[in-house]
Amino acid sequence: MELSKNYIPAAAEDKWYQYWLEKQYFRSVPDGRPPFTIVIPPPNVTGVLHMGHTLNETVQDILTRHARMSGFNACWVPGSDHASIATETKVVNMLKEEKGIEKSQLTRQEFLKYAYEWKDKYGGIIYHQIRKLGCSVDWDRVTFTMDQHYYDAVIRVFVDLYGKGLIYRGARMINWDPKAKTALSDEEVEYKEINGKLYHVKYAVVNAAGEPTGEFITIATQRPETIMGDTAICVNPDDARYAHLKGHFAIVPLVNRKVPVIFDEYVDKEFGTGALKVTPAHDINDYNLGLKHNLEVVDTLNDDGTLSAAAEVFVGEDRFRARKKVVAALHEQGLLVKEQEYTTRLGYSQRNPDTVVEPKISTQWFVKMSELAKPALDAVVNGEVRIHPGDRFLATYKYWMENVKDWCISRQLWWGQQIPAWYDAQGQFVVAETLETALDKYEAAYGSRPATLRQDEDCLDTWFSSWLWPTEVFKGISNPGNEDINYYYPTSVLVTGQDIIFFWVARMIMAGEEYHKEKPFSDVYFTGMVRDKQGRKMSKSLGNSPDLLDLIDRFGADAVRFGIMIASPAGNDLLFDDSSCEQGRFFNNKMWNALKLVKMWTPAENTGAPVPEFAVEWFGNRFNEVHAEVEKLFRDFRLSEALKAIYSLIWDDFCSWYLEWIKPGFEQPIDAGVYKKTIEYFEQLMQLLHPFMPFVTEDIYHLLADRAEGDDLVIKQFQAPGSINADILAEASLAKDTITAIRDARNKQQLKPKDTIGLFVETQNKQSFKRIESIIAKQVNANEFGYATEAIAGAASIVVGTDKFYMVTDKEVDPAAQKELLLKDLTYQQGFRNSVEKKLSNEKFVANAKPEAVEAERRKLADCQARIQAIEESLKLL
RNA sequence: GGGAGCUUAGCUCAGCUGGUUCAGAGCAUCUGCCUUACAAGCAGAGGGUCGACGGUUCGAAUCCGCCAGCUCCCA
Repeated sequence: MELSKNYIPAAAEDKWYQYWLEKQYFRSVPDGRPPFTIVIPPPNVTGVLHMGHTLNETVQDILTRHARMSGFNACWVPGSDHASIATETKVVNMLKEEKGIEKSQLTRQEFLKYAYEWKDKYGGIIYHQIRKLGCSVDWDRVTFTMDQHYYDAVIRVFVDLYGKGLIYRGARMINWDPKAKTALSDEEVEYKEINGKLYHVKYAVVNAAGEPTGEFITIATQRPETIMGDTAICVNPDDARYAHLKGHFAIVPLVNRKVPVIFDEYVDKEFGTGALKVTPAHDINDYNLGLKHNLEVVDTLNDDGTLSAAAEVFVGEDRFRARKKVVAALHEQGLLVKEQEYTTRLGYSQRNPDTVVEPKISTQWFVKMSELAKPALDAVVNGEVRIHPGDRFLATYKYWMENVKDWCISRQLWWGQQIPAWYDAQGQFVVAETLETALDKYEAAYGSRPATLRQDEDCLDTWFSSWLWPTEVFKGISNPGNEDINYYYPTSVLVTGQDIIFFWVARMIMAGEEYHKEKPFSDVYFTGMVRDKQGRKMSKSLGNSPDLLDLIDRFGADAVRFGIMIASPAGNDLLFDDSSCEQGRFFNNKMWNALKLVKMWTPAENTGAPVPEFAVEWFGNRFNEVHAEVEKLFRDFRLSEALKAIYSLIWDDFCSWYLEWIKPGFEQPIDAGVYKKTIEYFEQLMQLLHPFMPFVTEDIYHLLADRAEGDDLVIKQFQAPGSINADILAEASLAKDTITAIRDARNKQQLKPKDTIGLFVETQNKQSFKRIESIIAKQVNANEFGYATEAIAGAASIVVGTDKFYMVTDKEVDPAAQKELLLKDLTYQQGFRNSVEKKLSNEKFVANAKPEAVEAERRKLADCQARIQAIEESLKLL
């Protein structure tokens, strides 16, 4: 069979993925083997996969394939997330731009129809990408967070937690997105530093009777447009400047409201003027002050961020326009003392990044977190759930868990699970899964059965559904105790970005502990953030994230996987550059060419040539050594290092050394035994690499030999790493060092590759060369390899270790080049000897260091002295 | 303001429990090769006082402290 010049990824990839699917290799059903389970962190259906997903999914596939090949029943569950607010925003925009439809024109049902169309389209794109990347997911288990069973599970959990008193409804200060017109949780607010202004405004002071004292009190505020909501002025009780104002009041400008001057240690005397205007409706700290001092709450903002009737002035104006107008009005009335540049942090909506979040008092649904947090904190602290890398994230996790605040889970959106609370006309409500049960509950609670009840209009936060992901993909909530959940739960590893440690990881652990009394996964592997070449975060707005399908077109899926894995140690950010994919493509070609070489050989029983037994024995040992190393790296989740080790094993050890050592002469047959072992090694290498680069390895595996039905790399089970003979490895190192040194000498003597040499070694240790002499001779193009007992006149001399080599050539030896080499080495060795001698002459070292360390130093010194002697002798000859 | 992490070759990064597998890999650079698997390749070479300063130790890129710069998280 004729093999193409280079490896062609596209054909192989489609072919093998289709083949794996037909054979149902990714299908998992419970059996007697131990399970290895990964649930995909569901990408949301708002768009396509970016490089961050690519990294995540590559890591998951590597772990899954490795487990599948190591005796586990590997199950990787794919899926996607409805992403309530993000998707709804996209759909609303799409409707407006493409169809000219406003959301307000649609009924809930009509809107959901469009949303599902959107979901099908983008969900489909994501699944296509996962497939192209080669992910070995069980396609029969695809789950969406709005599937019927999933929807039911979310509702069931809501009802259950409400019943346990862990969910409550109440008016609290929440984060409000005035663009999406919905509440957000604390985690959905992103803070940015901006340059703002601090406005100093003076309020007239009046006494209890309302008579002006003629005095003014000046406050500093960033938000003058909230002045109309002020219900107090607060100063520090220890502040001498204001002590005399006890029992006094201030007049709020523009609305002329009389508000008390209150005293609280919360106020920082040093900040601004030391006097604070208190607006309980629009600032969380002011809200708390208001609660403490029983202040009135005047909410001056509408849901869309315009001023409400309660503001009295500038009603209906947008909050930022209103700010300008308020400032102008204050200025006009002579109440604006000064404006000051000021840097501050403002909260923005994560999903509407241009929208400043408004702190607002609102009646919403909350999850009480402290009780849920406790077992979830313990699970990580006591090591039940292990976080990789190390425990870098442990402190962050602990801090959040120990200071966790109640979770606002209601959203004023339609795309999501509708809150199962049912209201009567008076606003009395019950929580129940269906209207029918709600009516029963209502009757039991209030004594009468109304004709109907109105369901809460709002839906639940996406994360309130995704926290059930590890269990509900196996129907652990909707059908508890089923065979799947019993077998697959808890899952093995969760691979995700560190940015959602609170959104998701922490809450999944809470849900797992609450509903299974058990962790949802044993290990969490945090990948870093993917950045571009300049170190910028990849984002849609910057447009600096490459298109995955385009990358796969250009380089092939294996090369993309290689490129993203080769430089991404766990938890560290990686700067992604196309060139690393290129390196992956070169690697494909390297293996492909090795295949071509091997396939062109003809095995024969008696070739007449010497059999390279040493090479065969060495590579077996070298393979075992790396195999064991790779297994250890897998256990430690150090995947990029494992890939590097395999890369080097294949490229350097196998291609550059081993294949050259056993390569028969041009058009000569190869020894049948060596050929057989070589095919075997090649197979083992492909197997070791397969989790990282599944397509090319499967392809080569099938081209190496005819395979029986079912003999496929994707399910080929790893053997335990074999034993290692250190002597063989050491001899091979000696061979490599010698070859490199002689080649260097050949270069320095300007010998052409075709020029042959005679090589003679003067050594105390003839025995160690016996098995490698033919390899050395072949690799340095020596037609003679012999042993010498003294210097050979006219030969170039090279010192390797403590042995002296004499290179005999037809060309005249250039003594200058040789001398330079030797002198350089001599200088280094002398420096080295000095440092070792210094160490050994230090009595404290000899007395305190471990005996092995001292012994090692002595050996170093002896080796070094022998080498110096050899070099000096060689120099003398010149 | 609090906390975490990072700083090693021109670039991107490895270096786990302190002692020649400790100064490494890939890319880039330089030299020589179109050697019948591979020029997308082969054979070699050069290049770093491991951010600064202290400390612990017989011994520090590695442990501790402090400082500087960068990044992230939290307020």
